[in-house]
Amino acid sequence: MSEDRPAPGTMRPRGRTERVRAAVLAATRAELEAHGYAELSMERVAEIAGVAKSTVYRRWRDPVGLLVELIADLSSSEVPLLDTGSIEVDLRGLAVGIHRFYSDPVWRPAMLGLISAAVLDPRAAQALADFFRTRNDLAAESVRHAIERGDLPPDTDPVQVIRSVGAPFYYRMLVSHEPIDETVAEQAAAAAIAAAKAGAYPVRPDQKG
Amino acid sequence: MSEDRPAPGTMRPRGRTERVRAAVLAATRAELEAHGYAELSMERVAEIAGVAKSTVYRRWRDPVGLLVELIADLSSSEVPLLDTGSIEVDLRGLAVGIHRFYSDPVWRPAMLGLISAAVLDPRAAQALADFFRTRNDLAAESVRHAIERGDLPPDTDPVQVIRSVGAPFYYRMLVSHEPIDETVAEQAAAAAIAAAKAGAYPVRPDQKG
DNA sequence: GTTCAAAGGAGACCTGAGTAGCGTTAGACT
DNA sequence: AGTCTAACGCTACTCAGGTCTCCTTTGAAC
Repeated sequence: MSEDRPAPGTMRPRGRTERVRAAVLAATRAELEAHGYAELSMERVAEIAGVAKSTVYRRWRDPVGLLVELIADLSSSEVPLLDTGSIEVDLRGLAVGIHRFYSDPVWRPAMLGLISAAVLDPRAAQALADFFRTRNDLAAESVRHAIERGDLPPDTDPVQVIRSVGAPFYYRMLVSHEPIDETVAEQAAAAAIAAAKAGAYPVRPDQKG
Repeated sequence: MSEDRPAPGTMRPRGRTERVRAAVLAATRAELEAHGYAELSMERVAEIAGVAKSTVYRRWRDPVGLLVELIADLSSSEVPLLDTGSIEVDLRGLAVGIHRFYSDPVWRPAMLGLISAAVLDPRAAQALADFFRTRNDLAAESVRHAIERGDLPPDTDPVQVIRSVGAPFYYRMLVSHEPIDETVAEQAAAAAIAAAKAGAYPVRPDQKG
């Protein structure tokens, strides 16, 4: 029950430990790219990384642990954020960026695998919650500017607008299993803007103040 | 490789076979309600249903097979569809219905489990695709009527409007893991209507004619 | 009511992901 | 340079999920 962390100041984040980490995460990416999340086995990752499987189990516990660290590493970078002065351009760019992200042979299985696992695994759910809170807050910046410019109603919830750009992609990928193309991205951005301009994303009372 | 189906006209969908089916599906529902999808084991379902585990494995293969049949049975009923003459009322009702559906202690784990599994399992993906194609087409009827009444632009894609009502729920449940309440339902409906009225859901060129 | 095989029951068996225990290596600190 | 121990490597072992086999029951057809 107690903290099983070693005595403070005695961790070893460098040298071999770091090399192992890098090798394992690289192997994870390689496996995701080659065979997808379905065949992401701890044993195989260990083999490709050239480390003992007990090491992989100790540090990452299961494939979800690998995905969590992979996504945490991602955090920023990837899916670039725009802030051009035109909310239309910014959101369309965001939508296209999401589409590109999910066309990537590593990130697609990584993220979908994490989402799938998160239905049952609280660690995965937490990793996703953290990731999207951070991401969406960053992306919301251009919406805030649009509000300041008067391009969107003053009471608009910026994060809500961002969410509504992403939602259609996940609906199609995860739920209805319908194909995605650039047109979906265009419509996602267009719908978000139209709804936002109509004042459909007001800041909720409990979020105010 | 050949069809392993028995000689046609010699199946036995009644009597014991049907009793076993009913018992297993009932046990599945009971287990989902009691322990969620995480602990939906074939062995336990067999035990509760009072049948041999080999039987459950033979007919349903794995927990996904159980969910697929459960959802296929659902098909209609549940989540009632409105067609009141007011698109606002209809879509708000739909959103509230979705919220209710995912508050149900059986349907929530069943559907989320199926969605989770569908990331890797083609059977689950197919079951979801079928389910939502059917459902969304039925739900789109009230949108078609709204278009006929002139309440929405004539070029609106009805199914697209329906999708956009559901999408926010799945985004929050699966992706960002943010809570859902009645306000989310209200906003989902309001945003869909606003975007639709603004003409943001046009029928796509490749769908026409 | 007899025949026949589809479907179910029972239990032994298999299998590989995950664990446990212990020896070895090599950063961190002095 | 020497000490200490976190972290890694190795391998035997466990065990629950899933399979296989053979026997029994029972619905369907005549």
